[in-house]
Amino acid sequence: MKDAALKPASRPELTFGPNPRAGVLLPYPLPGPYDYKLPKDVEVARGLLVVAPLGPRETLGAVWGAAEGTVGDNRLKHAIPLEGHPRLPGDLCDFIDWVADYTLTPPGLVLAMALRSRQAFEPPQLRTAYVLGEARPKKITPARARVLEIANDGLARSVSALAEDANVTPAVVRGLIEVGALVPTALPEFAPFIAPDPDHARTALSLEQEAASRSLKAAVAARRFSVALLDGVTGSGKTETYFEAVAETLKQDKQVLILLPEIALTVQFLERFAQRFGTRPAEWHSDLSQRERRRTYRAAMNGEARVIVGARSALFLPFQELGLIVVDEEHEQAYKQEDGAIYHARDMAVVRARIAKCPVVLASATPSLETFVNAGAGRYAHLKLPRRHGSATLPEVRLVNLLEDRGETGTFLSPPLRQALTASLAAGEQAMLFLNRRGYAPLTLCETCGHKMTCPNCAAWLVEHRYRRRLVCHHCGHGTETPPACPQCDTPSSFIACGPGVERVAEEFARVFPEARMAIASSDMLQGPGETQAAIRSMIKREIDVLVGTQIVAKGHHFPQLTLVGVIDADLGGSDGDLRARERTFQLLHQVAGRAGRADKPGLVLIQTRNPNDAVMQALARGDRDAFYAQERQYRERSQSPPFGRLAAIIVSSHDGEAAREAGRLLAKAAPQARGVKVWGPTPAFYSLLRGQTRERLLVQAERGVDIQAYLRAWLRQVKVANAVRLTVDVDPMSFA
DNA sequence: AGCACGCCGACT
DNA sequence: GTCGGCGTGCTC
Repeated sequence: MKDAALKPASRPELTFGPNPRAGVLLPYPLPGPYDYKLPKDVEVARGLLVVAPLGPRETLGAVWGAAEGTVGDNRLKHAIPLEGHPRLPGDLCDFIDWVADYTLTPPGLVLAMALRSRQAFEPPQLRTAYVLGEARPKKITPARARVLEIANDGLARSVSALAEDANVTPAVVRGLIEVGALVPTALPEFAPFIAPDPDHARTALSLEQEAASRSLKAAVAARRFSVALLDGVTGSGKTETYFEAVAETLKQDKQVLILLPEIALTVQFLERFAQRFGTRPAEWHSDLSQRERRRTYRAAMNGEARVIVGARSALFLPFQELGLIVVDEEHEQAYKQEDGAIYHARDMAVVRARIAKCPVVLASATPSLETFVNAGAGRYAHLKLPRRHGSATLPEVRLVNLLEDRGETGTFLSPPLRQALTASLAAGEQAMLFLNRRGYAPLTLCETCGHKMTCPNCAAWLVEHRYRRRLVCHHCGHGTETPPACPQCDTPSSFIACGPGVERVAEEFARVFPEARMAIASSDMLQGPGETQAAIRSMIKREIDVLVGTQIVAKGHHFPQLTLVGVIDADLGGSDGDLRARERTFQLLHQVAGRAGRADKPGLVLIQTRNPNDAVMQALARGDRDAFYAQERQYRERSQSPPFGRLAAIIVSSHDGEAAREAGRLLAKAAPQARGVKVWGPTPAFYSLLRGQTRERLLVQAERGVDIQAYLRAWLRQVKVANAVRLTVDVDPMSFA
């Protein structure tokens, strides 16, 4: 991301006076705010929430700036301020503008992300609860006595709660209400969030953790924008360290936002947080019910939620007084996605912090190259936790050269890996086999005619899932039963499976080690987070000896008895010209390797590869992380790749293939000449056919100082593509393809 | 995003 | 002769 200074606010001052009017931003992909009249007696200010008529309907919007004045006065409609809600905070409004500008997204769509809980703006539903009244019933039955005794503590309870607590039917409670022994009182809609206690259970920190946490606390106390990279090896206690910064922020009476890359990680995290701070934080992610969203949204807005843990969209919550942002696992690619706008949550977190004038902490064991370079250049503080906590040491990593050391065809456990597994099982220890590919085999082809089974909607192979007896497309979800005969040459039962998936590795393992207890962990074998947790628990309880899994087992789990990790195919990420393939491979394998030998037992990691001399493999084998970064940095610098150059992709997609290609050609022809800017393409996108959409892609490569957004805007302004064609701009794409 | 307006095929 | 397909365009 370009580290550009904030643009000065170009919006004119709001007008006040006898006939107030204002530009109101509406949560739709409109080109900008629309002008509305406002009632005379309200204080018109940026962020003021209003209900505005738009065509035939009413919509929630926010005052954004002064009226533009281009639409005739007589055509302006009236917007009505929304009662009972504070304005959207100014820093959130500025953030919305910034994101819209940076990602070339209509500002209204970004506002829509910030108004994601529409229910949050409906009037609060007060619950009726009951407390003891003055009157006493004439007749006291045992049931009535129990209810009155429960109510005697003065706490307000609902009818059902009283009935349940006193173990009586609601009718008894109703009777008491009727005679006035219980009187109604209004209860807030939600139980309030309990404020986390910064001193609840302070943990003992190592010297390094202590030093890093001191630095983070100082950053919080400074109440200014700053960025720190908290760079700690797996198991070094990054979380405990940044928890100290969270505690300091609580003492400063400011709110904290902690971003996690995926929802699956929140359950464990909430528990950990509760242990340290005595209560769970507020949550925000897509799996919440509408009611929970409403609760968290309102609590962010009124300041009741002091700490919110959430997915990337939590960046758009209306924090009243943000004092710290933590981006955990900052290198995770899951932070870059489309929802509303295509944005990278880590980069936008830095922007959010800069606008809110607060510090941001980026935590990772394998930082993204961008962050690493920023830290190296002194733009970010670089806080290092180089050692594992306690006595645990880093595992030994050995490479297995598959070109020399491989078993018979169609097997995927090399002789050295089999030996290591035998030894591990004999010693009564646990092992993990890792392969980042779901299913049985990634390719199914006909032995007779060579026909490959591909997805009808996507340009991708169908992956065999033998357990489910289906051929599945991993891109669009299309699935069919494996046909009895080849669809091309009609030969029956002529299919052969090519390459391994976790199911196939598990099958081979079970064949070789029939006595071992084994489980498979991949997202399609485990139904939801519950089963995943169960698999992990049975691993911890040593009910299984070997876990065969995809990357869902790679993340953040402590397996104290795990001493051997086998990586089945380290070359999967491939060095296929993709900008971040090496980085991704390194990060993933580093993370997987980190699973081994966490307690006092030394770990061993065997990495099977066909490229043992590759820099990524060498860096892993030597445990020399910085060698990898140095090499990767050089490579990026030479190729003018991020962060030493800027990239943007334009994706042209359409159900009409020819229309997409035509639009691509049209765009390429219209690309303006500019110094320091190169335009490549159009080429078919990596998955050129996705969900029935033909996708063409153009890539803009610019020197670091170029305002790539301005370039894109100038370019796209003059191109009119066919209506059936959708243009998507991806600023800072994660890959070339 | 909604929703209306508008211009070409199968029905009472 | 109408009902309705969803392509195109507007909403302050």
